[in-house]
Amino acid sequence: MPELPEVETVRRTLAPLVGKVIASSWGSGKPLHMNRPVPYEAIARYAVTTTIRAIRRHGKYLLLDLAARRGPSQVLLVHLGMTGRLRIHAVGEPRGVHTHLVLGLREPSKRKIRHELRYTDIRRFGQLDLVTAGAEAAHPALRVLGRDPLVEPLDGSFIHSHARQSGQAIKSFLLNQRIISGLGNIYASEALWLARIRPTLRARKLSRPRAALLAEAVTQVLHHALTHGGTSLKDFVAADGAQGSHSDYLQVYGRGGEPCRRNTCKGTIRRTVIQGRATFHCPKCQER
DNA sequence: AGACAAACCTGTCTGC
DNA sequence: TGCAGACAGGTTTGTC
Repeated sequence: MPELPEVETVRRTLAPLVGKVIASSWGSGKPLHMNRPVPYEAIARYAVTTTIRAIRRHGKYLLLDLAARRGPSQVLLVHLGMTGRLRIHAVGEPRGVHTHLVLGLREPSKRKIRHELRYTDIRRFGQLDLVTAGAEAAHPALRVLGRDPLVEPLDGSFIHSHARQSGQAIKSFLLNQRIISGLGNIYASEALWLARIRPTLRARKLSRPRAALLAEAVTQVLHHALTHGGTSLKDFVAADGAQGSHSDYLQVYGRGGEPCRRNTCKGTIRRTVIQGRATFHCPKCQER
């Protein structure tokens, strides 16, 4: 579900949790991503009594920095997969069936737990892990991540130098988290439409000027989505429960059979499949 | 190397 | 109404 703008929206709405103390932990015991076990017990053991110091993001991963009173600090790693949600609830709000982690939160100066941070995930494609602080960059999931466009802006030469080494379709190239981290299936189609590039174009055929256009388009699409709080097609909500409004602004994604929105272009948006993922483009203005 | 399918799951929608 | 099948924002794994 969530791509960079959605995950960043969650991160921003989680900001009020910085400074709170984790006072309790409950886990569902169920495996998540790839049916792999989640260290629920370690989270309960190490995260309880820690203070949330910061909430960071790299690509589609969220990192909660947890400072322990004594002993090493920890980092809670969260990936939302397709249907993962991280939300702040008042204690006592009914807990949904697909809840997998509940962290009770209190003010540092008080004893009573008033809020809970809950992770729910219907399809269980998300990830939860606990890493010793300082070692998170070596975590298998984070180690391989490429450039985060919000942390380090993209430019034409970055795209061009990587694209020339890839024989993949440009859309598959954009989805490769090892190159650019955070771009997903919606915004890959959107960025290619904005840059007028056909999704099946071989990455290595991308000229330098068009690489610059693409870098610009990716940046613009991500920032634009972020200003709308992300795209809610179905499941996505921010940590405060708010839905993103960016689905109203999508130019191609999910618009198969509908007219192209580019001025003067009378094309019809086509839905195709590339590497098993739905892909949308306008055959008329994204030719070449 | 890269394309594809399947795998991990549940829910929703479509068509018969 | 019921049921089968397709499809869904992600990532990994195996096969051709």
